Amino acid sequence: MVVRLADVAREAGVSPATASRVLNGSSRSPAEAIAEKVRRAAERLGYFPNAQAQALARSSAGLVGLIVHDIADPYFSSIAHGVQHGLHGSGLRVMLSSTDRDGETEMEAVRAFMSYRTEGIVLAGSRTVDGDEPLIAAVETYRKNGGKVIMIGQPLPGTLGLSVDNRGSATELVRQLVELGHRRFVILAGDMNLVTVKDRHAGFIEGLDEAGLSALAVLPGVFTRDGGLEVMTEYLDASGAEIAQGQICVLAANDVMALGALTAVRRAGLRVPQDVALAGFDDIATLEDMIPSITTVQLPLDSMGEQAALMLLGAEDAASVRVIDGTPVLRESTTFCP
Amino acid sequence: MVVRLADVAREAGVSPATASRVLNGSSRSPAEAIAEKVRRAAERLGYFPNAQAQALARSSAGLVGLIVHDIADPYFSSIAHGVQHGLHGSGLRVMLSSTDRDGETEMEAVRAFMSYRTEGIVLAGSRTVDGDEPLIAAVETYRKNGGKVIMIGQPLPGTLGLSVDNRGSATELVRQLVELGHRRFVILAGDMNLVTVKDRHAGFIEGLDEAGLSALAVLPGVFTRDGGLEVMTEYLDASGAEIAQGQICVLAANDVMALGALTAVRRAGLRVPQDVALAGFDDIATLEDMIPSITTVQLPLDSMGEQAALMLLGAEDAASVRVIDGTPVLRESTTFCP
DNA sequence: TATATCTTGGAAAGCGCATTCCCACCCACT
DNA sequence: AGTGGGTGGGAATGCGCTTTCCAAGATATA
Repeated sequence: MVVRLADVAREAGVSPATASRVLNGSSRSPAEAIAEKVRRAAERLGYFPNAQAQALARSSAGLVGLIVHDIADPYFSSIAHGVQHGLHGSGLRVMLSSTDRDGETEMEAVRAFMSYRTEGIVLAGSRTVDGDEPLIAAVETYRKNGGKVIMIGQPLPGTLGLSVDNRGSATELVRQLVELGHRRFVILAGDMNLVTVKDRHAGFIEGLDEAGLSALAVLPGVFTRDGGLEVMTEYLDASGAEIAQGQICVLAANDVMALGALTAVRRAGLRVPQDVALAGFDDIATLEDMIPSITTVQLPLDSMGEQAALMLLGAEDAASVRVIDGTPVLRESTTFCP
Repeated sequence: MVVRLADVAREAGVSPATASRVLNGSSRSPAEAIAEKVRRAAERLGYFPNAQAQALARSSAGLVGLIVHDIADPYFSSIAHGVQHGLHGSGLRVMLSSTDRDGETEMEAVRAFMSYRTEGIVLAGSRTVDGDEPLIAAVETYRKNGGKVIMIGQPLPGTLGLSVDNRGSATELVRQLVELGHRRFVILAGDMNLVTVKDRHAGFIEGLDEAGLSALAVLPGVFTRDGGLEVMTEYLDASGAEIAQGQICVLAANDVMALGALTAVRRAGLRVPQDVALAGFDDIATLEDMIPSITTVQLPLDSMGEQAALMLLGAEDAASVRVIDGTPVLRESTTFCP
């Protein structure tokens, strides 16, 4: 039922070897007359090479794995977009795994990618402070078997990847906010078990330290929009007094949490930035259309995805890590209102 | 270097056949004692099955293709999330292709998925009014070769999929807006070559017709946030007089265009909804945190992705099409201000 | 005890293709 | 005319696994 290379060869009156050489980029290319016959035959029969068979014969599958926490989260979908873009034209296809932040699902994805003999895998934002040894071990196995691993966020020592300077950028953001006049900070931390969160948190603290300040509160929670909404709502419920004393400035561990917090503040009948100033992290695309515009630390998400793809394509076998600096962007949401 | 099944078999002192039966779900399962030996050997050696070889031998690859226009667009990323979710636990892996709205890239993806012998492919929002014959032909070929095709949006006659009632929902939205008091409508149409856009547009027109109205303007453009921004900006520049006469109501073909338009309106120094009321379509997640809240037609995006996945998994060979109705949700952005 | 029926493990034949040899042939040069 | 190099096509092997098909042992039936 399905047309195979051998069928094409027979139809064209040549050997399978020749047909193969014509239809796929071989180093040897048959005479044009023959080639044309083969191409016509393939066309006539509607031949499609079997990628599995090719993969097996070439021992290379033409696949790249991409693991993200949640493809519906703009942070990850931007990165995914960049990866696709960077891979365009390379002939590589991406296998996607959106893990819903579940470690087991993540491991499963790594195992699957190992089985599918993907050329490499891009791992976005997966490092945890505690308990990612299994993941690291799996990744190590994968590398030993010849796969490349590109980590976005915090590369493992000795691997390729993009290292986001979460801590430094966070500190810089706080510096600028202090400069503006802010003194009363609340940290909306997210899941403190994520290295990204930990680093950003550490950066916030460092910035505060420099100014001789300390946070009014550090609120852990889920690293999502709903997490931000929930935690902020609880805080506002419990800390009316705090707010009454004057403007506070909320440092959210990422933009989606900041958006959740924004809504929490509004539901509480408070104003941004007059009562509660608000800063996020990542600069996801949707911030552009928010009123007030939201202060954040800008990360070149799309470009990061693309760079990761290029590192995968590139020949850099050495453990090369590129550092990505975030740029604080002060917008209306953190206007200082004494 | 890489451990093969044969290595495991040798290590365990059994034949490859037996090892295969133990390690992968075969209908025959060897005695427990033997099985245990094999499992231990596999563990010891760090064996990972070669999925390509399995695919070849079984002639089934365990893959599903997903084609979207732009994975960074919340509409598609929500659907992608739903698809992943629906596939979870099925053992199927998804190959993603984000085509950046390029027909050629889309075709390439279909061809690749054909080559990879994916069990099926989910195609989101790809139908065009004009010029998608090649795509349709490719999809047809794919189906003839035994693949399932699930289309989200407008299924082809005779295929599986989710049919979104764009037209009906659009009409209903206009009805409700007219009910509210709106009379002066502008349609922000997007790329009129997309069937989705055409249908929504037709629905808007029908709604207006019913009320004996016609649109002040129909503005085609690119079906993205930037497209919305650009087109709206141009319109506002050109039509100051129109606006001066009183509130207009902009019907955007989707939410991201509406968000772009929102920003255009603000940049022009006008207010939403007092000067320009605004309605979108899709109900993407980020609308939740907008002020003013944005009127839209709610579509269960995540669930749609999941349903598509389930249709793929399901045994429904018959051409079954499920109709998805959109629900107009009136919010602050369309408050009527006489 | 002899024969028929199950089990169970193994041998071997693919799955569809790439690729290494190998051979036949042609051209050029001496 | 003879040799060497070059070119172009085909036979055959192997990629790693699944799955018949077989045979031998175990169990059951008469």
